[in-house]
Amino acid sequence: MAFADPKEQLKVIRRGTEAIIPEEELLLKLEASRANDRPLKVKAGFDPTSPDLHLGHGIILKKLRDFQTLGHEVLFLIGDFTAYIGDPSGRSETRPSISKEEIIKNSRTYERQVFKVLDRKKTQILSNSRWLSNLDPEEFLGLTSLVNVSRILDRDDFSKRYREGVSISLREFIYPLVQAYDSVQMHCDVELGGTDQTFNILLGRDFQRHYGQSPQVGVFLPILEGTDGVKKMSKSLGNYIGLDESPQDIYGKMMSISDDLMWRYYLLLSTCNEKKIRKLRTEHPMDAKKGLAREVVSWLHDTQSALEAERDFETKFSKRSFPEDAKEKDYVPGSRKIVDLVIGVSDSVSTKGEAKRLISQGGLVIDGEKYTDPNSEFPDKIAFEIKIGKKEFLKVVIK
RNA sequence: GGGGAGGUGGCUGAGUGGACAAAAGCAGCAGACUGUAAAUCUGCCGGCGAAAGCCUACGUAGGUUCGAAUCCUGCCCUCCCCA
Repeated sequence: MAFADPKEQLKVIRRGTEAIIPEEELLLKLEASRANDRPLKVKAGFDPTSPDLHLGHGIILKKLRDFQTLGHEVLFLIGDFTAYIGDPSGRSETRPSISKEEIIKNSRTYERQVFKVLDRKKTQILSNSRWLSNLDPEEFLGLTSLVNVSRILDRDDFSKRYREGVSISLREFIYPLVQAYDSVQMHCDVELGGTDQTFNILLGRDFQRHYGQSPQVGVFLPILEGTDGVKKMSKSLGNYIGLDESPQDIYGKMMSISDDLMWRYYLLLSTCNEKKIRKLRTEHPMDAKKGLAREVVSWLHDTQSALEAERDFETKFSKRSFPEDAKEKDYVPGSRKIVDLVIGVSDSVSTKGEAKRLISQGGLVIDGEKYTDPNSEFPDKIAFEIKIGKKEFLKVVIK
């Protein structure tokens, strides 16, 4: 296939990245790729430590997609072995360890999720356990002698933990070496990652050089803040929007971010250029936010779902009426008390105490009527509409 | 290997024999307000119970005591200093 002009390609790649190290080398690689009509091998690795990928990963996937559009090949690495070690990057404490079964389960969901963004034909999925679980101890020791402890300790995350007296396990020291070794095994030309991956990715360069390969170029993407607008998006902080979530959920979560954060998301997640964004800033913030929510949903699902999600959102929140397509739930009454009803039917409320609290504070509406006594009984009908808290709308059918 | 400090609810962190389901802050949830939010204000915030109360919980396993987050012992874990 014919590749575009390397300078043009570089322009596309540069959009939205935080840094390309070193950029001159990337240009050289792009030129060589075109001259030899050979696509670049672009690596990005994710450790399957949780079942869901989120928009933070989405930024990286999007950039991988850019590379594919330019004709290059993506090597998507599932870090099933490295997940076991636990990446210390940016962490203020050791990651909790994770079982083999979980890793396998998560890996499977990753494969499904990445193809929401990536082009199947130009993607190779690899697992690093393939070469790491059989790594010869002698070779491994060879790797360890390539890195100086002081250099690792210089890293911000480690030095901070060291200073603050938080434990650092030796296994965490090893992590960057293993990731760097992946690049050797994969013969990568480029590796993508968040800026917190700087050390690990650059170490890959050293390793490749040691093995007589041409060192990879690091392409670094910004770290996306979570929906709280402060901490980085992560599953464990609960401030994430999953790639696999329903259109309604994604739309709703996008709408729940603050106005300030919205502009950051516009920059990182939308295709709008700065000029367009400046124009949006003069409009009503809610409309701007709806536009963003629509774009993200269309990206992860499709335009049709985005419009439906929007309509749904408007009836729920703007018009505060009951959505037409609320989920139907069957309920087999154990008692006629509304507390039991709420627990039996709700996905978000799981204990009686929680249900009581919600009810007595006015968070329960059945058929348009507010119920504030947890011990009162629900209407003697075969079906009714029920609103639990702000977000849960259900059609309950009594069985 | 020696010496010292410490492990409290989702997190930070107070509590050194009964008043402790455990201060305070953060996070979370509900309500009010609004432009969906954010901010702000109000209430809640281990489980069960209508309530009285009961159960579970201060690393873990035992012990002392009428009574233990608090005292003692073993074990596990973390940090600091020395080697």
